[in-house]
Parts: sequence; structure tokens; C-alpha cells
Amino acid sequence: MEKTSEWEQKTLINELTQGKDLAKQLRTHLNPSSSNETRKFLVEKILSSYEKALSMLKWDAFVGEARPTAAAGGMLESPSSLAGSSPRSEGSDRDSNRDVYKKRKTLPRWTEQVRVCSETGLEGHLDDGYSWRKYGQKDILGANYPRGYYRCTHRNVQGCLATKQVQRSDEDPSIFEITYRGRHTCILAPRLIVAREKESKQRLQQQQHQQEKQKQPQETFIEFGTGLNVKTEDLDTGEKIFPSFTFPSTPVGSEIVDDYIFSQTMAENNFMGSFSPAFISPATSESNYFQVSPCQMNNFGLGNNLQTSESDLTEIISAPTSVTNSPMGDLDFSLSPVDFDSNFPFDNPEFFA
DNA sequence: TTGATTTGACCAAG
DNA sequence: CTTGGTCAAATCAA
Repeated sequence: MEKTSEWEQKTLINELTQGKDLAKQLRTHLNPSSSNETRKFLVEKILSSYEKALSMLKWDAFVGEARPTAAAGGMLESPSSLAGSSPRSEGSDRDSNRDVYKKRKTLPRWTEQVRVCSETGLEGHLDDGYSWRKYGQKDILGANYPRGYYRCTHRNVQGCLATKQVQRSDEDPSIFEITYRGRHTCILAPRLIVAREKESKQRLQQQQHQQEKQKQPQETFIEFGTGLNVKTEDLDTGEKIFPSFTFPSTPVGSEIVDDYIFSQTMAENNFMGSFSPAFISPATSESNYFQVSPCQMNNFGLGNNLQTSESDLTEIISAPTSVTNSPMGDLDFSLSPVDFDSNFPFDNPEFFA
């Protein structure tokens, strides 16, 4: 269990650190010789990083709140706090998989409203790094556009229960409202994220090279531009969403470590000190909602997000226990379950080897 | 052939 | 009843 939060912390820290590094990058690009595109791109990436981090924090804060034992530790969740009793256990009466309907409801849910500035930028945030598989589409009453239903590609293999809904906004078709449900418990996903990040950074790198050498700004690079709203809607159930299957600690590592301009992260591990006290007790299920409009378009009136916290903690998510025994699960133990602390060797390539 | 998408049916909740 | 969410067979694509 704890390893999940470990992973999340790493990802979180990764995002924050990345944001910091990107900000540094941005600072160096404030001189007039740098192109506007570069700066825009950096801003996008920074916002994206912080947005991800905040999303995670909201989730973690919720978990901490819902489970008093962990509250003190907040997202830093001491391993012992959740150790003992896993709420699942019986799972005997789910003969039909029909009661996924019930269980779905208990998953955490949050919404991102993604504005797409250009057609190609569309993929910037709609493709969030996870691999999704569409499993349905439905016309929604009062909506001009159908809602698409996606679930994690690795659901069957790894029991990842994450799903998302994508709905195009009526008024502004460039806005997509993406509702996420559940956290990814799959292993591949984080790698994909990293891969993507790396990808985009490399693109930035290329971009910079191009600009420096041939002064040839390219539209494509800035089309990441999205306006992004995130609200945490339903943080119901403090139950263990991640039954017994957790991530290995690896994913954030291997690819990040290698290259590029953002002397990636973790090297200067003063991060812990900076964020732990501040984030321990964020206002949980309140309108944790932020909005940015990097495209400098007008803000759209999405500011009032009613939080309908329907927390029926009675529902227990019992993901297939079999997942625990999956081969992937072994990875779980291949890496030391160290308590995550500020000395976590992110910057040590060997750790991820 | 395998994996993803489409799409109508089905189910639960309200 | 209606509606939103999911399933699963058919279909498409690599």
C-alpha cells in the first residue's frame, strides 16, 4: 500500500522539481534573444507540472483526511498508518461484475477542463501520458457533444481501475472537460508519462537549437497551449483504492536521469523541506480548483465548482486480489521499500537501472 | 492476428 | 420512466 504513496510522492516531487527547473529555464530565457515561443513552451510545461502536482496533492490530502490515522502525516503518510487492515477481504459476493457500477462511484474523481488552443495542441493535454482505451460513448442530455468513456488500457492486466470521461464543451468546442476517476495503479503508465515528458523536453531542446541556430520558430512547439482547470470533485471513500497492488518505485527514473537541458531534477534534493509542511493540510474537498489561461484567452466562467462530496465510505473497493500475484507485483519488492525521505536517491541512475 | 474503437444493449440510480 | 455509465459483439486498424 504504502508504496503507492511512495510512488505518488516521487511523482509529485518530480513534478514540482521539474516545475522548478523549468522555471529556472524560463528565467534564463527571459533575455530578449530568446524567442517567445520558447518562453511560452516553458510556461506551459511549468503549469502542467504544477497542475499535476496539485492534482496529486488533492488526492493525497483527501486520503489523509478520510483516514484519520494518516491525517497527521498527511500525504507523507507513514507506512504504518495504513498497514494493517485492508478493507477488502471478502469479495465473495461479487459474482456478477455488474456491481462495478457501485464500485465505480466510490472512486475518487476530479475534473480537468482543458482548453485547446490549436488543433494540434489538442493532444497536449488530452493525451495525458496514460494509455486509455475507449469503452463507450454516450450522448448526454443537454450537451451538444457526446461523452467519451475511457479506461486504462492495463485494466485487465494490472487491475488498474482508472477511467476518464472526455466531454467537449458546448459553448467552446476547444474546451474539453476530462473527468478522471480513480488513480492509475498500473505500472506502465508512469513510464509513459516520463517518456512523454522527455519527449516534449527533447522537442523543446530541438526547438531551442533551431532557434539559436537558424532562427526558425516553429508553431508546433507552442501549441501545447491549453487552458487548464482542475477541480477535485469527489473525493469519496478513503478506502484503499489501491488494494494490494502498487507501483514499483522505478518508473520515474530511468528515462529522466539521462539527459537534457533540465539537468533533471532531483539532483538538488532540497525539495522535501520546501513542500512538506506547506502541503500537509491543504483544504481538501473544498473547491480546490485552479485555472490558468496560458493562451491568454479570456477566462471562461468556470469558477464555481460545487463540490458534491458524496462520500459513502461503506462501499469498499475490492480490486481483484489476483493482481497481487501478478508477475508485475514482484517488481514491487525488487526495490527497497524505503520510506520516502528527502534523501531518496532520485539522482542516482543506478537506482533505476 | 491482435489490439483498439464503435455502437447498441443492458443495468443501476434517481 | 429517464439518464448516465458500462459491457460486449462487431468492426476497424496496425
